[in-house]
Amino acid sequence: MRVSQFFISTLKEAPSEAELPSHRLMLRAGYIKKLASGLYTWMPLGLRVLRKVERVVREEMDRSGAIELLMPAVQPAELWQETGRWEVFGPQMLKIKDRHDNQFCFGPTHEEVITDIARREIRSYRQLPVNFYQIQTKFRDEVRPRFGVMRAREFVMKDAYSFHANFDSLEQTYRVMYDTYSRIFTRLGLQFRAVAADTGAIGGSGSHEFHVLADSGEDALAFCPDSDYAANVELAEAVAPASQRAAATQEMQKVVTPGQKTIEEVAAFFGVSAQKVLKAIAVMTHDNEFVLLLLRGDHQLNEIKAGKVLGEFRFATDDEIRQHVGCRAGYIGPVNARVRMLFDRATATMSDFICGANDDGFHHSGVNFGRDVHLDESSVHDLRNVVADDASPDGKGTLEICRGIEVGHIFQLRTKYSEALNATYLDEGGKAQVMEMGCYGIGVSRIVAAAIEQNFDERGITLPAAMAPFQVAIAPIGYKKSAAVREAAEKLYAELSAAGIEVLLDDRDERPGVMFADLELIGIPHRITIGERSLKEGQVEYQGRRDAAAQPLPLHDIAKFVKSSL
RNA sequence: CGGAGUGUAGCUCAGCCUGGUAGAGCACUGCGUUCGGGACGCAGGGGCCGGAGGUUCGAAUCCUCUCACUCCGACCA
Repeated sequence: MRVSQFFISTLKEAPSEAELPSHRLMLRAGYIKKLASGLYTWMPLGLRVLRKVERVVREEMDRSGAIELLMPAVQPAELWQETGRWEVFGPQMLKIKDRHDNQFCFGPTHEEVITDIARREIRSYRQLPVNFYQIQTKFRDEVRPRFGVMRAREFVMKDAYSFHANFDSLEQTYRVMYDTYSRIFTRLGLQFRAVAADTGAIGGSGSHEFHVLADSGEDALAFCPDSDYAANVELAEAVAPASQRAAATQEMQKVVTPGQKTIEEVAAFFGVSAQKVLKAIAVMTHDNEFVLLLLRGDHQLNEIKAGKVLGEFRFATDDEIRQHVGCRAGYIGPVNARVRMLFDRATATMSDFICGANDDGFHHSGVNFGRDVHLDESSVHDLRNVVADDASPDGKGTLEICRGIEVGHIFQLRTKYSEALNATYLDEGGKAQVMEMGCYGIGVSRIVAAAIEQNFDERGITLPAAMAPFQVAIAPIGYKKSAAVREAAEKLYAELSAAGIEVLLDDRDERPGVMFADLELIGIPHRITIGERSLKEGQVEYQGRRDAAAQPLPLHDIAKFVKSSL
């Protein structure tokens, strides 16, 4: 491709809305242009990268035995009403009406449609198992689209759905998909980690997420370096402390603590660490019951874990807090609180601790379970996020925490959708059985952003070869002025192109600084610079995108050199 | 949906406080000089100052209402 016949639109300064390196660079490099919130055009350069990702995904899915099809983006409401998800999915689903006033949605996912296919097409156990997949545009009306295509409303997803005669078969395909995903992310040259995950709204049992590791990732991951344990922090179990509770050594005292509301303030006021302070979080359940959640001061509430104990809940308002415990947030505590209380496991070993006194401007110190606060075994639960150095749930060492961007998610759906939609097959005995299902998603467009998040430097994008928009760039200096340069560049361009290499010839006749800056920004892995000076000595320059400097190479060797380094 | 903030040229921003009718840098067009790391000079093109209403002789600027976007908290690939 010649730059003069392509379309490159780079920016020196990134639009101000972009915060993340990947978002800034994708805008600066002209990979994407924003149309509206969460809606992006993939410009020619970015589209090439997106297609590269799609190709790897498609090849590996095909290799795994999955079969590609393509379902409509627009889906009728009736199907969603059958599974009950028309209401459940909520405002995240973009609902639309056609000219006959019939309800449709722009598909946020395709379990309903594929299960409808399965129930119509699959009749016999002989047709199972089968794994269908598609690469397609989804729309989810995110509350807060962010970070460019990382969390866009419209995005490209690879979604696969497998159908099985029994659970063993599902587990087998699940493992195949696990391996397939690992191969996809390896081929794309990404650092990633598979972690056990919560199944969330899609439902089902077993589930793993695949995360590209990046400090800017929105998910925290817990993993054990000494074993293969890895889980999303949402799910990772905080095991009960091994140590016993120490005996009380202090009397409980009510202390005036004016203005000390946060854990940090209270700990500093008493001159102790946050570990000696009990944190109380007031919530309301779906049945309007006021509940206190008690955690050690240095720990964070895990809302998913709390939800598993309480069901749906929300944080209590200031009025509700005052009504139930008679004080304002910041001074809540368990002493004499006549409300339901749930204690995190880690609190059970606390002694001589500090907590709110349910009286504005007062805390208790020297508080102890048993004597001052009743602690019932049944009210102790795992309620917190694990932190670094917590014991690994598998008992093999301690956890570390890293951050990741979720780019893939695999689920064992079991019969949630097949049952709702009555997707059955006839078994060997001629009896109708409900199909087992699995589903497997990859955020294709998100991968591009995630990959850049992992591969950039101060000059721009440094994507791995598997994803780069072009493999090689030729930068002729004085393209118009020097016939020798032009001829050498054209010859090399023809030769590399003929070898099937994706070459970008910068024939704009720009100054070298402009060419170098653009080619580096857009992330071409290999650059060959041809200038009159070195050409006289039969030499050109080669520089890998991650190399610190260029190296001279003989012109007659360069094509061979490039081919071998690809 | 709460909280914070921003809307002025394609991009980054100044001007607003203290009203007088629109600016800079980058980008773009033409000409010339340059030519190995985002050149320079000259000449240009481009703006219902997010929208509506109000105050005023006069509004980018003050007031009200709206819309959009961004950032921080609960969802997800």
